[in-house]
Amino acid sequence: MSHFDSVDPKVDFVAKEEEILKWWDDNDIPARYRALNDDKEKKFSFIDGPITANNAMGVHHAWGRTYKDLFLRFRNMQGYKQRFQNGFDGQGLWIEVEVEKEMGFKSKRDIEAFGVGKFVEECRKRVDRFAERIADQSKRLGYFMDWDNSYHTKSDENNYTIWHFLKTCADKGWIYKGRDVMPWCPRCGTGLSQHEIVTEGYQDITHDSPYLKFPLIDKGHEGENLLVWTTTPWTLAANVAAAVNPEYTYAKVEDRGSIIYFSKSLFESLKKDHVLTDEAKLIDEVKGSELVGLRYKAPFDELPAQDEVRDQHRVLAWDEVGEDEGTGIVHTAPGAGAEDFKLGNENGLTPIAPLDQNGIYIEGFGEFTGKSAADVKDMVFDSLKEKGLLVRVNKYTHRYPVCWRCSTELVFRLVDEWFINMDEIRPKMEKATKEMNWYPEFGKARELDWLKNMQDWMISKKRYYGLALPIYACDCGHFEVLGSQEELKERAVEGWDEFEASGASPHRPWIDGVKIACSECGETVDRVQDVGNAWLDAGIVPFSTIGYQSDPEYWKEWFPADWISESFPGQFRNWFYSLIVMAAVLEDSLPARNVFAYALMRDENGAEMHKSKGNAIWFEEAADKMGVDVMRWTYSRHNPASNLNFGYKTGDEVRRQFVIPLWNIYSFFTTYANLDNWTPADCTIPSSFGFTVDGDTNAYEALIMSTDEGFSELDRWILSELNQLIAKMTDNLESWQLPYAAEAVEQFVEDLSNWYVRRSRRRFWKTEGDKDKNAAYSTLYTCLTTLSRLLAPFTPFIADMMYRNLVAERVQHAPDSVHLTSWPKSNTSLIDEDVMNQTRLAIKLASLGRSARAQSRLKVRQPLGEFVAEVRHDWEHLALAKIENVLKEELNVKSIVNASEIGGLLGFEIKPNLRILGPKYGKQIGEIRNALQAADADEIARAVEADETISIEGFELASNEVLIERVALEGYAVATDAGYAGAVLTVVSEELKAEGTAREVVRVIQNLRKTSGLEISDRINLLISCSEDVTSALMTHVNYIVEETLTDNIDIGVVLSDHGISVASTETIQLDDENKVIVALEKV
RNA sequence: GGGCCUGUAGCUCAGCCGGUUAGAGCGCUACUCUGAUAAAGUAGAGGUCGGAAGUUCGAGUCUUCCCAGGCCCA
Repeated sequence: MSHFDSVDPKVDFVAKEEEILKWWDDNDIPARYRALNDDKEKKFSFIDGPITANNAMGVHHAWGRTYKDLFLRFRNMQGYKQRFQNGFDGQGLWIEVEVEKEMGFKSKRDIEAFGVGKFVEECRKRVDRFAERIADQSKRLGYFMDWDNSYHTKSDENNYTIWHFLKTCADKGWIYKGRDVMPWCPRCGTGLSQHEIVTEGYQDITHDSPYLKFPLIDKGHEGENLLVWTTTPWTLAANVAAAVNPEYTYAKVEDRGSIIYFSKSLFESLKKDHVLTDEAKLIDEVKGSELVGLRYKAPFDELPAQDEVRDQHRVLAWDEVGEDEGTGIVHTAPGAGAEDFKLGNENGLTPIAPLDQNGIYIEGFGEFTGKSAADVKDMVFDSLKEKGLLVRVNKYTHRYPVCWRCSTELVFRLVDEWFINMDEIRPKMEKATKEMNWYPEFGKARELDWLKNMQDWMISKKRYYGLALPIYACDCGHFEVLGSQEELKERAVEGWDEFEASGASPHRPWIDGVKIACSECGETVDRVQDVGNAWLDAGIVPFSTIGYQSDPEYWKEWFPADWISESFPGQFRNWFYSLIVMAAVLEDSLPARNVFAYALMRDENGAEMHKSKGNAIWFEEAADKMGVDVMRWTYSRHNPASNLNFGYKTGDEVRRQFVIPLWNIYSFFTTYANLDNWTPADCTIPSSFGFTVDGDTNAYEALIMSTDEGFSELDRWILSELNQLIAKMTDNLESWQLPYAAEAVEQFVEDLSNWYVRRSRRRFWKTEGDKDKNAAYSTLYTCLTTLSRLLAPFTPFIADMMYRNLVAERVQHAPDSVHLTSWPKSNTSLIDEDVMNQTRLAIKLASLGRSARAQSRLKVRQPLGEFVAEVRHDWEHLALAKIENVLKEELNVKSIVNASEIGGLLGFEIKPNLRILGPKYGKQIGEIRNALQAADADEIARAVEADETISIEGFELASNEVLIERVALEGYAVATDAGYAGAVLTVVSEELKAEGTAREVVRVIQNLRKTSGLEISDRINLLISCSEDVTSALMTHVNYIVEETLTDNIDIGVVLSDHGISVASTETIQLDDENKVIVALEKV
């Protein structure tokens, strides 16, 4: 077949990726890839965690999707049947928020005015729009999924399967209506989950915080008061109790004519804050427990809303009361604070809920009724002042929760919500969690910790666009949960026809028209207005998307998932949690066998990425700038358990260190193969591919790399490394240890580039086409084609570029794309530990040798007499003999010496420790110095080592009074590393110098050829002008010069001007101070 | 207060089963090599491996405690 396409070393990777995308599309590669294992038995079940179809992708989405694509590709190449289903999450508050922004809505009232139906339609449209956008972007990433069959959490099947789940819970009696105090945004008119607040919902806010008195009313305490502090004055009207820490000591103090109690430890700070005057006088001390039970008059006892609780006002014991701030006595309003509510429950208090959903006081709160909680602060203070209860108002700055959408300060509201009781589910969930494999491993402990602490699951949300909770609560107190569309139809007494006409999608507002009859009292019942928690939508997908209800046989084949993957910080209490709940309830099973989780993306400097901060990177921008292979490799080589600092600089680094070197090898190979007309048909290494060229699929396994075929030790080495690489990558990918797999490839490419190719270059350059050359081509070809398959899951574009040029378009019957090939199998018989160790040693010693040369400033092209190597292990002494020739070439030396044969490379030099000896001996230092120099350094070193006293010329020196240095033997330059050492003899003989000169001249001529624009094969005539000494030196190496530079006629020692030639290409070399050489060349 | 994670070079991080004298990349400077050139190589370095104690022939690695930071829960 034909030549390889020539490979431009200066490739535009982004443009190439676009070409490949188009080619994949034109040739239906993704579909053919997905169909590859349709007839296979073994399955790999991946269940996608749905991506929220709410915005375009950022690079952090590309990170997670790279993992998904990578492992799916790996399993596909291994021959596992898969489903390739992507998922979109498209219900819930996130979507509503974006649509509200889009439409310029400020609150729920705007939505109601616009029309819930139209609003929900807008939400759906947004989801569809961004689902399409994300699909396109994912394709650009090289993500091969079945894009026409993505699932949507907003689908009817998804929603109705959740109904089935809820009904199952209800049948067990786990669903209940509860009251709770929850953070609430009065502007948006909705509750926020704890999670929504934790992520970005706190701001530093300064509040007017009053100190006030609660007058005690028990006999014997008349005229005494509790001193109370609050940061939320609007809650005082809902006060029911006060709390003290029973362990604390409380001070009874007289100040400004009244008696007050507060925590004694706060005495001074209250004075400092001017809550107390300087005249405040300590009268007595009491234990907190002695205050417990005392009754008091609440500040707004006159309000009708207080009727029910007026006789409940008393002091409670609560060990959560702190004494860092405030007064050590806590105002408790169970209807307006989460912790208060809990404490109230424990003590049988009646909560008073003062606010409606817009944060306005309801009836029964006198002058506050109809006012917003945010506006009553001054009315509260005035009223307190009037009653003589206000002591002081201070400014107080603290972190206070705000709405993450509109920054409105949150209030706490007592509301009805629907819950799933987790008591009976928890043990099943714990069991499932323990059975699952977590990567990283600590994920299991995290999840178990969350399960231990989790409370009942609040599944309702007072919004519009989401799962319509199938709960029908009758005024008679009975409620029912419906489990399917059929059940709804059966039970409907009103509105079914209209609902069906609307498409029977279980969404507000259409579903709300359907009413059923209460099975207890027969009354007509509405669906509760709430929609479902969004994690219900995502948690059900291992059931809804694989036909749990519609095709149970199919479902059984694919459940539980073999693998799921998502970013972990939030998912322990979100997706992972809801998956586990649902699998536990419906099947008492684990939802997935392997959970792969990864951390957070940061910007290049380690700062959190935020759209508002401007350091977030959109996927498209990054794809255009750095290319997706570079992006994918950056992700693949990273340890998923730690945060990834990502940016264009890291991208450049990855490109420079991995992608370009790989490309350069590929470019090098095609350049020379084409020059030599080498084609895959000439390859003497059988293909290891999963297709048959000549009917012999076992040929690769049976390969013996014989020297008769020209294979050298270098070839055997790199193929050994290659097969070990295959084994390592397979192991690591099968155990989800991605970075190890990636590191192994990087090391291999480095070895291939900087040792195999470099050491083999001459084999490719030489003109004759012998077995040695063919072995080199065959070996490098095998490395590159195997690499293309190993890299296919990681960098699908560059892998296919290489594969198509090297294989698909050159070899008959080869699959069209690397993505239609199988995963390489390691031929373990080619793995040769000895040759790998030996080569590793050679690489190490060569590096030491170059280092030694660098120290002595002797260029590699100057030949040197000998290289002395110091090694550590027995086998290395033997290996040294075998790598002798390699080292001679690498280091350009005439001989290799084992340091053990000359008694080691390093000697000791003993010096006086002047800092100690100076003050002690003064002028005698000179004598000591001389004595030390004359003495046996080895003997002193031994003595120092043993901490013995050194007796020398009448001086008794302690071991710390001398300094020992290791020095190179005379005439050598030494480099050491981890117990290995290499040294070059730095004495240059005339003969060696002549050879060095010849090589220097050749180098300059080669440069000149290049800069003169000559082809590699052009022949030249050469004139060299130099002194007599240099002339004779060059003459001894004239054959070498002529051969290396393809010279037909050479003239050395001429004076150029005498020739009078007009040679355009000349160059001057300054050999040393005296000698300079001028070379001139012309094309023949 | 409880749980989990992290702490190794100036920065970002490896160090997978406890095994020689702890590594890489980046950054800085200098040098070398070069018909792979958007290259490549080498050197200068730089470290009480957060601290202490313990187990062990041997600890960055295991155990305990402490310190600091992060996350989650309360």
